[in-house]
This record gives sequence, structure tokens and C-alpha cells, in this order.
Amino acid sequence: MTYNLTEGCLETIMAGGDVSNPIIQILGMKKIQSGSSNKERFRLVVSDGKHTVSQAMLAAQNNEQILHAGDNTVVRVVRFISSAFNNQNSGKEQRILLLLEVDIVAPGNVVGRQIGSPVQLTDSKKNESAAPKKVPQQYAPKPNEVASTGYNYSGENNAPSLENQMVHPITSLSPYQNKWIIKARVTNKSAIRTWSNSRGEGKLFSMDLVDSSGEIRCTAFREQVDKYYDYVQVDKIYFISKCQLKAANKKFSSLKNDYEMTTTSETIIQECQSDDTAIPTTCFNFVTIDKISNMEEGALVDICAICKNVSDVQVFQAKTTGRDLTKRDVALVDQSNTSINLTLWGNEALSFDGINNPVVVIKGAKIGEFGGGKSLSCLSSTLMKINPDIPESFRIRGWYDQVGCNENVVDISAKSGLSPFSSPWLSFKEVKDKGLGNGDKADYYQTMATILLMRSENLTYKACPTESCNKKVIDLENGMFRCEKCNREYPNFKYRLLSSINMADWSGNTWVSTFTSEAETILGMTAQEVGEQIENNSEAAANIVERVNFKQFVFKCRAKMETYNDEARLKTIAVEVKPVHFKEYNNYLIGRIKQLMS
DNA sequence: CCCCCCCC
Repeated sequence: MTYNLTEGCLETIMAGGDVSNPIIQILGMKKIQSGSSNKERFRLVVSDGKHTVSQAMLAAQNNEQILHAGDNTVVRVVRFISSAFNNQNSGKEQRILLLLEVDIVAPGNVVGRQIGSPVQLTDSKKNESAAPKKVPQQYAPKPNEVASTGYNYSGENNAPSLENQMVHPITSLSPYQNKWIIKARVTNKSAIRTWSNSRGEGKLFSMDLVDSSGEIRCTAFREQVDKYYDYVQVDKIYFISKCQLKAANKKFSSLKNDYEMTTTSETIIQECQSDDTAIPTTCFNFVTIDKISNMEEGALVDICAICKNVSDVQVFQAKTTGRDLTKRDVALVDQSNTSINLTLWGNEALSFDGINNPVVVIKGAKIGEFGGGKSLSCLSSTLMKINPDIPESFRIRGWYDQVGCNENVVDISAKSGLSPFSSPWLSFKEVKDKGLGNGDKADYYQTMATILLMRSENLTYKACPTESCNKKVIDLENGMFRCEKCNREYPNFKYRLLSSINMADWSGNTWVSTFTSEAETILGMTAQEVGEQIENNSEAAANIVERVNFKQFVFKCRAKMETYNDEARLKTIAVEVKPVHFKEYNNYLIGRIKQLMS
């Protein structure tokens, strides 16, 4: 077992410099008198493999664990202070190293030996380096140490190991300073993509890097794709240095960083062997689904949601490129009681398993807009995790299983009448203002409306009795009925309904045509019952329609502009009539109020 | 140096 001590760190520290989480070895411990305090204190001899320092003290709270671990213990120093004081005898400045917080990497009995051949850090050395306030130095490791570990993948074969050097937080990186090393976890790696345009062609891939300070995207082009693509693995930690930084384009990345980086031929990427839990996994900036209705098309978002439904895989040809595309739609819902459609492509579409309503966490999905509804689409750079072990995931699992599965949701992807989702809620005024029905195709919407008047004239008609044929028949007045469509005469017919209804919502009123099925729902009678009553009593039609005045329903409407005598008029047909589901309707209203307030 | 991510 090799322990990588942070070689040379003591020289830096004892000169007043900073080193992040240095790894050192404790060679010896000696109990000292602690003056006024009753607490035991220990003086340590510590080594970084290159130098030893005996002016080190252990903070009292660490005593027990270190005593127990014994001599030769290797520790990671999480917090330390190097405190300067003037030696009363010599008059020189000296420093004492106080170890405030340490993590044991390996106890003494496991290490079993002194690592390396450290020499005492001399006073002259300390004074020499104390002169200018030191920036950490670059320390070349012993050559065989890098070779033997075999995890070095750098620009040059004999590039120095970055392992024992000071690392910089990702958030500190900028184009103005190029001497840095980061220690970051790769949280996402794109597929390799090729491009070809007027400026040339090539290939690239990108990866997302995270440390405790933040995140950044790194892209590799051309020959660096070959060099790094297989080497770099998601979830592993790497030391990275010498990439080029430039301003990030927010359109293509949801990462919280104003910069992004590109590998160069100078770049060094080295795997960090130990999994450091201090380096976080992916950093998400979740928004709730309801917020997406107010966000711009093209923006990228992170969401944590439950897969409520999945569509089958669909294959179609892209209009522009002619390529065969594979997709699958996933309906996602979260605690905002709002659902949105997420489109998966290619292999992700094929392999997606929506069984048991898994938690779906996505980072960097693109917001799309279609038919008035919002939707999400996965890009090649989008990270998707199913049932990840993160608090938000457990929280939404609990919510869905206990509450969410029974809630009614507002679907912000709602669009055309043919979609598996419901149509968008629009008021009659909005229908008018938005100019619905002016396109080539009909537009669909739903509204909660009150019936003001249902026309009784020609409420029923006699239709062909053949099940699939609803054509009006001609009464031959001899007990037979002729259907022109079927080119047949029948001894019977069936009643069908047809009526115009003037209906109003809060914003205005409009005339809507209804046919048999919807009129039956409104009237609460079958077409046959209506027809028979009218046949027996000519006054019946007026009475029947009068009963529905001021009744309220949710109407799903189909709107299409049509031309009568050179005059354009919006023709509206009720294609579905449902009783008002107040909980669902209130969800919609609450959603709109929230939209107005945000 | 890409930045296309497609369809209804």
C-alpha cells in the first residue's frame, strides 16, 4: 500500500503558506505540561515524507483518536494553524503548527513504518522560505512513485504528479490566471460528437466537473478526444490543470459558472486514487415544474420529479435531416402538482424503464414550447439519474407515495386535442386575443363555461341506423327511410342530436356547436329519449333545453376559422363535455395566480 | 474550434 504524503507541504506551512488538506505522517507523540489547563496536550513529530517538523501540537479534541492510532499514523489535516511567535532566547521568529482537525487515513499499525526518508526542516530553510509570503511550490514526486501508481494521464509522459500540490477551488478559475490545479469529480460525460461546417470539421466531447466550491464544463476537441474520452470516467475524481478558460454560453449549459474550459495539448488530467467524500457529486439547481411555465424557451433546467407516465417508443424521420429518430415521452410530476412532458432520445428512450414511478432527476434539460404548452427535451449534455441517493429524491419519493399519487395535476405541456394530455386552459377572450383557429390546423382548448342558451330548433334529426353511419336519412313517408350515403332504404332510423349553444366564461361568450355525444351529456338524456319526447309533444324541445340554462361544464373546444359568404368566422365545436372537477380547476386557477404573482 | 438534439 502506498500512502501519498503531501511532500514538501511542511516547508510551505512553516513558512506561513497554505496547503489544502495536506496528508502527513505522525512519527511520534510526547505528552507535555499544559500550563493552566487541566487538559493533556501532546507535542508531535510529523513528516510530509520530505521533511520532519517537531514543533507541532495536537488540538485537545483529537488526542484520543490519534493516541489510539499510534505512531506512524497517516492523517489528512482538515484544519490547521501555523502560529508565529518570537523565540525569547534567540529573538528569531518561530512557528508552531497546531493541528485543529485531522482525519485518519491509515492507523500506525497498518502503515507500520516511516514513509520516505524525511530530514528535519532546518531553521535556515524555514527562514529562507519565510521571506516572501509564499505561493505553494510545485513539487516533483519521486519518479518511481508516479510510475508505480500508474494513474497519471498527462500531456507529457513525465509530467509531474498533481497529487500532492495545492488545489484551487473551481470557482476561483478565470481566464486571467492560468496557474492552477483543480481536484474535481466528473459528474457527467457527453457522447463523442462530430461536426462539419464552413470553419472545418472535427469531434468533441464535454464533461462536467464539480468540487465543493462549484462546477464547470470542460470540452475536449479532436486528438484530445482520443486521449481523454476513455480515460475519464463519470463519478471519479481527477486532478486537472492547464486548460484554457473562456466565457461560458448559458444557452448550452446549466452549470453555475460564468466560464467553461477547453483542454489543450498542455493539459494534465490525473486520476485521484482515493475517493474523497469532500468532493461532492453533481450539483443540482432544482426548480419546481410549475416555474417552468414562466421560463423562456431554450433555457436549461434541473428538475427532480416522479415519472407518472411513459409513452411507447416512437420512431420517425426528422424533417430537416431525414434521419430516423427514436423518442419516448415521459410525464413528470412534482410537489407543485404540475406535470410536464420530457422527451428522451435514442438509447435513453429505448432503455428508459418507467415501472413503479421512479424518481427522475435531470440536469440541463432544454425547455421547449409547443401548441401553447411547455415541455422538456434531453440533450446530449443532459444528465439524467433514476432514483439517485440524494435528499431531494427521497423527499419526492415520500411525497408521491403518500400524497402526490392521488393529486390532480396541472399539465403545462397540454396542447392539441389529439395529444394524450389535456388541452390548455384558455378563456374565450384569450382564444380571441391569441387568434386561435387562424392556422392551417384547428386549435384545441378547454374552458369552464356556463350555458346561456341552447337552441331548440332542429335539436334532433333522424339518422341512418347503421352503426358507423350517422348520415341524415330521408323520410320516404311510407315507413321507410333512405340513406343516400349507404344507398339503402331502412325500416328504422336512430335519433341524433345537433345544437348550437351560447356559452359564457368570465371573459366573454361564444356560440359552440354540439353533436350527439356531447349534447347527451349536457342534457342528461339520450338522443333517443329526446327524439321520442319531441315526437310526442312539439313543446318538449323548448322545455328540454331550458333545463340546461346556467349549467356549468368544462368544455373542450375545437376552433377553426371558416369562411361563409366571404366572411371569416371562428367555428367552434365542443368535442368533449365534462362535469366541473373543482379540485382540478382550482389547481389551474392557483397556478395562474402564482404565475401572475411571480 | 461545438452549440445539432430533430416529431407532433
